[in-house]
Amino acid sequence: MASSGVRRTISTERPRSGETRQVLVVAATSALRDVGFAGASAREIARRAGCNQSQVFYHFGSVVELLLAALDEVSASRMAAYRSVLDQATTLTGLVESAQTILTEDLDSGYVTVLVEMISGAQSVPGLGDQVAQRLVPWKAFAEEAVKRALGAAPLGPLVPAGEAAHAIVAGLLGLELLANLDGDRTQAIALFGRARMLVGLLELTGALPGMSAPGQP
Amino acid sequence: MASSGVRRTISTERPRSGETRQVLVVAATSALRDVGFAGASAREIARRAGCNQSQVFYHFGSVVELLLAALDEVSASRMAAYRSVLDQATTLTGLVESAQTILTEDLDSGYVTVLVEMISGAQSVPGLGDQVAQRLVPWKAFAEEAVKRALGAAPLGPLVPAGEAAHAIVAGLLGLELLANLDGDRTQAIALFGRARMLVGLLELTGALPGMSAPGQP
DNA sequence: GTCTATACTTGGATAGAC
DNA sequence: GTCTATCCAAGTATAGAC
Repeated sequence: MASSGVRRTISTERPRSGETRQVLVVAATSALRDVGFAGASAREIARRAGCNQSQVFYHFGSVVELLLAALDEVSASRMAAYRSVLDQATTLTGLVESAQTILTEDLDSGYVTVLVEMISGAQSVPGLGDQVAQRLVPWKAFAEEAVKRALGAAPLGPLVPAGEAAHAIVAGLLGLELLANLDGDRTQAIALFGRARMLVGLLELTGALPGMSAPGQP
Repeated sequence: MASSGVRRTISTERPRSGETRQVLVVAATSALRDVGFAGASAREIARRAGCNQSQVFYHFGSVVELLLAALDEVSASRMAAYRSVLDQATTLTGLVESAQTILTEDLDSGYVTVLVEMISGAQSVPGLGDQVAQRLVPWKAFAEEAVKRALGAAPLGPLVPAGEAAHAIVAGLLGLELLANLDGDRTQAIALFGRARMLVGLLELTGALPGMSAPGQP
């Protein structure tokens, strides 16, 4: 051994290094989406991951820790997508269009559901609320930045503080997801995205909304 | 016996008729609010009600049925309050002011949390989603009526279909509650209510919003 | 790292005494 | 109607073999 010079074959050989861990995270995500927080047990998740229930505890210590890891991953992946959209947008209409696309994607994939279930489930587990709240901070900050850039030098910008608007936007999305999941019907949420797009276009025409400010300069 | 002529003393004497049932409903409400759907077990609820766990099944057949009964009661009581506000309002500003008061009340009492927990918890129990969705129908209808009366003959009314607006409002409130419960901080939600009130006042001044239409005539 | 087996806990639900 | 006792299912978590 050790002839090939590849480190991973030397001594700490890991048959499927980190693979199960990752599979469990994916399974946890799908469980949160399909059967909710109350249904996302170690056994349910392991079943979806195709491995034994004990792996949950070996890799994550507890079910809640695994669920938080799933939230982290979804959050990071989605944040990257949104960040990219925001940074590439040059016009407000363009931004809203891109946002609509990515938002619909979220709705279809159930990514926001993961967050919603963790928030509502946090009520049942002492201490979980803080953990989830921490992970929401970057999203609030992101929404605030987006609002600042979108409103930019808008004449009635001061009427709507970015912080408040960001809170409203996050709340609105969570609520839409909640309702969409309830009846498995996303058309109403999607219709609202379209409506927002239309209204923004209209406001832009009237001159109430100027162009966007550049990235990094809210 | 049967001398007094009062029916309830004849034969089917019920020591504390219907009392436990009602206490259980109240306990279920508080459990949903404090420990969420996942924590609202028969034992937890019975503990709060000060009775034995078996009473849940005697009176309601199952935990879920009890939770639905709690949702029904909260829903009916709150609907009456909102209905009264809407019917008594004559000006839009007055309506928004009253709505702010009652909404803050909901936030403080955690009534909306009951709904939020039932919606998110519905993911875990097959068939529960439909039950909860049914109970949401009157609220959507109510919100739609409110929007119609508020926008009334507004010049830009056609730009915002009442159905869509109602959906957005319900979603927004649910989302605000979700966030408020997470960090136990209702100030941001309350600030938004104040902001809405200010904006409506402003729009009324500019003439973009006319007076309200009368009750029953959206 | 992964599995089996197992200990322990909690929860849903029912039977039967009062 | 209410309680005690009890059964059974499901869940968390750990120990130990491979």
